[in-house]
Amino acid sequence: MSTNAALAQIFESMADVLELTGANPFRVNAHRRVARVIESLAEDVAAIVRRSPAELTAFEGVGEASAKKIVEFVETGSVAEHGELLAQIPPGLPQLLRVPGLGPKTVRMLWQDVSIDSLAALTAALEAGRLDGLPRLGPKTIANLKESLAFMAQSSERVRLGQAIPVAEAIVAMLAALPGVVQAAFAGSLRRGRETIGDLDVLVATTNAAPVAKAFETMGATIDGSKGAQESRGSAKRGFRSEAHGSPPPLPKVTKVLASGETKVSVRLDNGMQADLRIVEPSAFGAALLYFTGSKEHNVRLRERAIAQGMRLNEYGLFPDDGEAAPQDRGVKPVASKTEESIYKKLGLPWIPPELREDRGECTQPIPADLVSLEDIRCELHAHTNASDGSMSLEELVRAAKSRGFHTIAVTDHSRSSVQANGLSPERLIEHIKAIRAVEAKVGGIRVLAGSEVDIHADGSLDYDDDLLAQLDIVVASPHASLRQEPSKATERLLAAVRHPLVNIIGHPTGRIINGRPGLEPDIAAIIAAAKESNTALEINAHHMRLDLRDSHVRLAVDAGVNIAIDCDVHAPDDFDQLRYGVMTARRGWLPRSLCVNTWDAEQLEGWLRAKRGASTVTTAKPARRKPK
DNA sequence: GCCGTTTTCGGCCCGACTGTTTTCAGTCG
Repeated sequence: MSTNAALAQIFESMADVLELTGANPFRVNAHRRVARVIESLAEDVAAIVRRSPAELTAFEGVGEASAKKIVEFVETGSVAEHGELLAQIPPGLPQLLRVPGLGPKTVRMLWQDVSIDSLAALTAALEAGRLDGLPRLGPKTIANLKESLAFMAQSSERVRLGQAIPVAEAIVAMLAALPGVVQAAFAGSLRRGRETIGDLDVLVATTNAAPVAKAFETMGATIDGSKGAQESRGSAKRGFRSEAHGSPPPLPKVTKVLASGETKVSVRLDNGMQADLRIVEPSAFGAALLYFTGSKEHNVRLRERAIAQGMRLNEYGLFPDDGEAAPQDRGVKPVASKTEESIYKKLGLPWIPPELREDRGECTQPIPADLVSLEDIRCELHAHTNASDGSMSLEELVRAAKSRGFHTIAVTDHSRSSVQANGLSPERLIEHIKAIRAVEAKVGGIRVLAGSEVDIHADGSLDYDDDLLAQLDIVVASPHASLRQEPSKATERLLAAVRHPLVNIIGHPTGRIINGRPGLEPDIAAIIAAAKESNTALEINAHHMRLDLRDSHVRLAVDAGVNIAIDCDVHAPDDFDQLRYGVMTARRGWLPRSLCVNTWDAEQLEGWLRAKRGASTVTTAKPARRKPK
């Protein structure tokens, strides 16, 4: 685990103990906030401490006391106060806070009054009926707790972005098709493009809430016939560049209604996710969308800003602050509420793209005016054919790329060491290059770059000789094996590849699989510095299982002015649709169009590729290229 | 514990829903 992750966990743990021992809730929150700050740091916190410990308190939410603990951790590997806190409670107690429906007050009561100090003890006590009759633990709460424990036992981790968005879109489409629905959208971390999602947040604007709530509770099963649900499914999945590939996911089924009020419904779905619906008046849609998109920290920033300007912000709008609560219930007219833009404007801010709303400076620093967007992407530089482990023939791949409107597609099949992926021997690669030239001429209207996704060996060497690499138009170098290397070795390995004169892009630099494997943990700052120096691009692999580079690393690379490639690592036709996840990750890293090589026109792209290889041994004559259309 | 365009002390975002209790505490987002 990285230093940042370990330290963030310690602050979270301290917050848990403080909460369970009844400390000042603001002190508890202060610890949680420091944990979040550390977790979202792009740079290794140890590096900051080594450079200048005083920098720590420059981060909002980190004060003198926390800075001291951070330094202590970097120097000694632990925080003494953490140990002292842990000694005050049974080790199993914090786990109880993770049980849905159990909060600090109840856990504390269970611990002190009936000696329940672990999940196992809670389970046993529930089964034995020992909790019956305790204050505020009526039969319904008892039943809910049993259900929560059962759910915890079989539920898994957070859901990946690419799994959640199609489901959310199906639900939104179903709701949007209901009569009287003015607007429907998903919000929350899904809209912010986080790599994993805790639950789905859906928002609907209507003046007739009851049927919407009902439809949500049943996922459209009660809609007249199945008209609404069926019709909506056709438009549920919006394919990239207006082409829907594959079939849209069916609507999930509801396994339990967790809460059902006039404006709020929560359900558990058969895919294990929880989905929350909020229903608002059309006039408050913007305020509600802003509120439910979050993040929580971003919202707090906005509210503080509102207060400083004599206003009050809630999910119903931005109101003049008259000192009384709930202005919306007293007929107070909002200053702004209908759109997000209007609210930001009244707060003196530009509209902030959802991906940036993480309290990482978006309210105080200038946002890139040319933040990269899906429409900006004009080429794909990492794609496989059935020559290695792709499903498409060379021609099918090129035609698929052309149909997406790309000016260039790079064919980058695996190199020889990726035996499991049918990597190409040098001889096969030479034949492949010829085939690529032939298909480019045959299909026409799109540039086809002859490339390779070359394995970076554990020692940093590449899988083909330089003479062969020099015959290619583009080289993507990626780590595939030895992904549990020591960080120092991983750093050396990647640095060697970054600095190699024939490498244009480092593919999925860490090799991580979200919810699968952690991948390499190199000194990312060193990689970024070398990439800048060598004019090598770092990839955001857009596949939702990878998203590698991750958002925080992208931000660091952007700050250093490093070029970024957003690529789908295409193996099958549908993989082009992964692009949106890569773009969301890029936006979370504040990537401007100018630093994204996929947004460049063909001339600029090829100029960059040539510049990188100009000093190399490239001597092979290449067939003349058409000008881009 | 953190923070300051009235503040180095005294605040710290705001509301919905549930279950229990009978006016509200606790949890959640």
